[in-house]
Amino acid sequence: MTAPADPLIAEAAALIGDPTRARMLGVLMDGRARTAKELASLAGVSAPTASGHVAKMTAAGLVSVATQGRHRYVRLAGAEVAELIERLMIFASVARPAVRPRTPAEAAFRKARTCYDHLAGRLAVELVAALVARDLLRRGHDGFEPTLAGERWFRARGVDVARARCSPRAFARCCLDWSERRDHLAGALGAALLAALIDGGVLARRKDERTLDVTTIGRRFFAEEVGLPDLGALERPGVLA
Amino acid sequence: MTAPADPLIAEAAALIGDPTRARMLGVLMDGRARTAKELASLAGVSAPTASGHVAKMTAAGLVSVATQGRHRYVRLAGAEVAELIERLMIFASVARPAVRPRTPAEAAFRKARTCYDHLAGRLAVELVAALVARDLLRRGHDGFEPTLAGERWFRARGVDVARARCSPRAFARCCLDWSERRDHLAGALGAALLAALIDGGVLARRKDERTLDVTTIGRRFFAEEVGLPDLGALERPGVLA
DNA sequence: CCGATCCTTCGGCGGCGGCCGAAGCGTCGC
DNA sequence: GCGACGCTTCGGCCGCCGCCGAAGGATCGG
Repeated sequence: MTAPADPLIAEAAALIGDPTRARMLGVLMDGRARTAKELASLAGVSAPTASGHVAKMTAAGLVSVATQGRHRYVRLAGAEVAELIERLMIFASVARPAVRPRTPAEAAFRKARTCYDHLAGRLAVELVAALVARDLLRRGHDGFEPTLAGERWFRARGVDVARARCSPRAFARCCLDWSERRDHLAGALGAALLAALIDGGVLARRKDERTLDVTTIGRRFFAEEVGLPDLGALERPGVLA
Repeated sequence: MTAPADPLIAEAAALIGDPTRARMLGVLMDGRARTAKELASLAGVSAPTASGHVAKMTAAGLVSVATQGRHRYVRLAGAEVAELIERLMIFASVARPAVRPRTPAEAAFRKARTCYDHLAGRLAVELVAALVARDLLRRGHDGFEPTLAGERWFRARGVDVARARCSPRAFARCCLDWSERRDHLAGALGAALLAALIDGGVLARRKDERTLDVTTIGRRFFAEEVGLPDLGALERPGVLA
């Protein structure tokens, strides 16, 4: 037998393979829910067209829809979808090494962005490395596991570790970073951490984008509480000390 | 800006999204090189059709082609492709939980198979777990790292650890297993281990399939040298002790 | 050399699917 | 209630792409 799921993977891939749907999924990769109309305009198609796409993607389990009044909010169906799309980006960057010059927007995107509901980019990778170096986080059975000191560190920053731990989804998975090719923190703990960082004014979302900005508060935070003093260096290629 | 690579991921996904190409890629997931004609017959299409598909996938970097005399051997372009397809299988199994009864063929496939050039399936994740439990393998910076005793263990089984380490590709990555949702050993070390196990008669490939069979030699090997006595249990769902 | 084998290119056919405008349905605000 | 708004369904158009058979290199065996 060949792989048992061949037709299924073809179906999913074909859905992602349409440029318009790919654009929609790219928009949804920030983890936010969008109304069908927003998606239509962000993807550059008419409302009926977008509606059809959403219906197909819903049926296939790529996105989920929540009806609220006369609005229908669309979001990625789950972490598996986000990881799948991240994989596609990784493949694309390997298959077609970027020739074009790196724009400032792309540099910022590589530095810090959301990956579904957690932090990604060089900042995310360096953050994990720093936590591991301080023995606040360890690589465990599957994914990560905070140490006792680490649990305190997370709690002090407003992350409800206990709540994350009993979440139905994986607690602290590792997720391969598209731009860095190194693991960052995903799972319930990763999501809670990103929420806390945004809530604490450390990171700021942009409208309609996945890119995240480090605030003034954030620069102090990463310098003093994580040990990453020179965030500017994160935008430049190369290995950080 | 939306994700910078949206059109690129759409292109790759669209290629995988064709059922015939998906079937071809599924065949190639065993890591073996196939002639165009073999691919055509395994995918159930005529030679010209297969040729066109191969040309497109080559241009996109999904497969690579090596000309040898009048044969053209097609293989997956690299580990990124295999990991991408594995992700698609993971998504598919989450989105459409298998309703159909589990066939013997599928049970064997879940138990042991190739994932591109390394071992996957329940046997693979249990093998990694056993090596970690014996402190022969540890989770490291990115992926795995054998301990000193582990290096000896690998070498004694015919794995050239030093050679794998200076291979251009990643040394010992972790790769998320489709059926088990746990990591198994990939990268140059994983590839070398699979090669050594097949060479040593522990595992046997099937013709035209990814499924691997554990030989009589293999049952002794896993019982005595790994500490997995009851391989039959691997075919049954549930957690092994 | 000459047939056999492998593979490709070409031309033409057919169908799937994305796209839009118009029209229909449900929900909210006044 | 009655518009306004968000969304969906419907119908029709159009282009893309997968498919095959036939024909044209390319390479091997004798």
